[in-house]
Amino acid sequence: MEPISGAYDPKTTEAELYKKWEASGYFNPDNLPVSQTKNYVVYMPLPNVTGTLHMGHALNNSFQDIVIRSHRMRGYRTLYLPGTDHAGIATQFVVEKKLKKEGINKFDLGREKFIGKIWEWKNEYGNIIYDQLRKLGVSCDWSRVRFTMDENYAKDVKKAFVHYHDKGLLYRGYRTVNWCPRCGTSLSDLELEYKEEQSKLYYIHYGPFTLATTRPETKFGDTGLAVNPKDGRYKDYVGKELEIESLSTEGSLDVPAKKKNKIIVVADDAVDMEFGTGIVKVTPAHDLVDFEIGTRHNLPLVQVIDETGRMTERAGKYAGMKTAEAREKIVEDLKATGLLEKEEEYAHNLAVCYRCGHAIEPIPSKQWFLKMDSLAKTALESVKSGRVKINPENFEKPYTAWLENIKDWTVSRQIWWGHQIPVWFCKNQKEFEIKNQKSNLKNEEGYVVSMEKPEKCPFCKTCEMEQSPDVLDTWFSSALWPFAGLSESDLKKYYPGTTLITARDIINLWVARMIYSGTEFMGQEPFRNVLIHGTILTKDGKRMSKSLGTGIDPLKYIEQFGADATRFGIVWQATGQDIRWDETAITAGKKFANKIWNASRFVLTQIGDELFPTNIPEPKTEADKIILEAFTKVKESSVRDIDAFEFSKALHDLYDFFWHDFCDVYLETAKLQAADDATKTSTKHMLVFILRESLKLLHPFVPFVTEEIYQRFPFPEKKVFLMVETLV
RNA sequence: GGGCGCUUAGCUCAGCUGGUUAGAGCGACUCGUUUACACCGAGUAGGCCGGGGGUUCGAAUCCCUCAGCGCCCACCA
Repeated sequence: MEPISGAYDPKTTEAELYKKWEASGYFNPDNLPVSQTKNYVVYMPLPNVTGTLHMGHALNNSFQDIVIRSHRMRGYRTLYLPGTDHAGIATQFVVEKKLKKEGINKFDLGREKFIGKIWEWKNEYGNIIYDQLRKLGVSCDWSRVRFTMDENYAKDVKKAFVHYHDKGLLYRGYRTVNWCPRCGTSLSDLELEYKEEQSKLYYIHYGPFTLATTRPETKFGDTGLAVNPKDGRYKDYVGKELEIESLSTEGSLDVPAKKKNKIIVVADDAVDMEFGTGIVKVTPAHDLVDFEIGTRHNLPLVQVIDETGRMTERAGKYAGMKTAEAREKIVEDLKATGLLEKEEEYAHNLAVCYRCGHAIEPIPSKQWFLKMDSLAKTALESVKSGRVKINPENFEKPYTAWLENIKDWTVSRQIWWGHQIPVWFCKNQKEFEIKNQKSNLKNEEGYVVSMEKPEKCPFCKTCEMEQSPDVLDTWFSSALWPFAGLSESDLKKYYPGTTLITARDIINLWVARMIYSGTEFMGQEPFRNVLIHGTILTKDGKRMSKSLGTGIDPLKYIEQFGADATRFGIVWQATGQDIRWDETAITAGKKFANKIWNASRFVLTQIGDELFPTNIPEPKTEADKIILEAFTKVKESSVRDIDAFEFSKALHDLYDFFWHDFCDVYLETAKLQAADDATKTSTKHMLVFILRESLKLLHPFVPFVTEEIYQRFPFPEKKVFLMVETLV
């Protein structure tokens, strides 16, 4: 090792080393010279191809690489499975936005060409992501990299759909669903976000009652009134059909008018007696709760808002208005006709699309739903039984809470980018006319659920059947990630996995769904441990996100300080709580890499070409004894901490040992001991031993600098890479 | 409305199955260029551990309460 330069320069080492590692084939567990019995498998939480990786991904992948590298060095057959997610709505949205800037509208392009554009995007960003991961130094098996829309993966997705359908868990229904008018698609409950909104609570005269609503524009879709069954105030009205005076949809917009309607009063537990006047209008078509009330009491479904968020013909003279506009006009007219009693300021949470932020409009729509009862039970049992451990345990709560109150999952989406559902329609069968909200359509619509397009249409016997244009919720396919697209032999060898490391925001969206999917299709849970780590926030405690402009590309740090320093800085801070990002930790990492480099230069210069056995040296002096004891202690604790997912603690202890015990104290003493013939050889032996073993312990955290030094290390029986050395 | 978490040095955080002078990184200050490293070494300063109450021989650590901050879930229209 040339003693010339003082400072360690990651630029001259990292890229080269990564190439060598990759070329060695050791990222692929099939090539590891290890026992065939002990597996350690990590399925990478697949980054979305919506853009590039940020610090959160860097944290996530640093953690995963630590457990992988640590176990690889402990003789496990380690697989770190990489990939990316097509991320349906999210990716479609960003590409739409990009095209819009170029003046292109997706409808002008048409479905096929638009999807082509998304593929171009995917290829570009997918590659950037893989490059970022390589630069970070993560040791995943690139020979097995998958994308959720790969051919084999897509096949497994279809298979799952057909399986659920054949099992009776997947059904088509006409129901009120969450709808994003901007994206033009249905959304699941988990794809909503809530934004606090200052709005008004309107008290409207409704026959003999006054009731409170925030959405007067939906009133033309009201098909009932509901009260709590225990509410004595309205007892006598329950079950009665009343004639009430309300706003007319007829005539001119300039002349507000009233007309008489008939409406039924029902009693339902969902009604809160304390809120407003304790009586509520039921609009089954435009409110999810109302839909349920409507279903329970057989109330008709009247749609007054369409897929674009505008009032339908049923709203008469208000038709064509956007809901916000209609609300304003209707409130005005209610006032004019004396139907509005009062309005109050009211803060409430507005549901918005988690991708584009547009307000959600519940509307009735024909969709595919997955029955969740039995699957949720499966996922609950996996955790309750301890077969899957969630760490920290606190996160079991949101997991079980969600599963215990689950509703059926709307899995179909009306976008273009995604897995088109394997449903085939007869072209000649007239679509069944929906008369009400009843969801048991049977198969009067003329469709077939099957992997392949049926050769002959079973309905008309003549047509070329047409595939449904709907695609699947992107989470339907990512739920299959631990096994979809893997070869038979890989499934045998690498399923189930060991540890899943992820952030808390997708515990239900993804983790729960992987657990029941794995159990459903593979017969056992996809992993034993789930580690939920903190989120990286900005220095002032805000969420790091690209859309807020607060995100940071880890490459910025890697280029400036090196991957080791970046990983160090992240892990150093990632103690379990959310992290208010502090760049100085990376400075510390850079200094530490340099410290390791220089201490190694010193040791290697000391020993020259001399070879020392790899065994534990006999301590000859007090200093020898102290350093050996300290080493043994940190070796045990750091491995234990890694297994307990206490990466930051392990790193702090290793840092402390290496810098202070080894460098500050022992190295200085060793200089004296090496000058004394009586202890010269034993001291060098000790130096080499402690250094080499420390490099092994440090390698999972700072893989590059440790490997670079190891490559220059003279000792017998050396392996080709530190990466596959044995951490005994 | 429910759940979870946080409040410790100037900054970012450890410590919290209770026990000698409360730690780290970064920053500040003082010395130091003896042949690994100035991306260094030896030191120093800086904290009534958010407020109040309680349990205990003893609490940053356990309990209660108040205040502030953050996140998640939820069918108060």
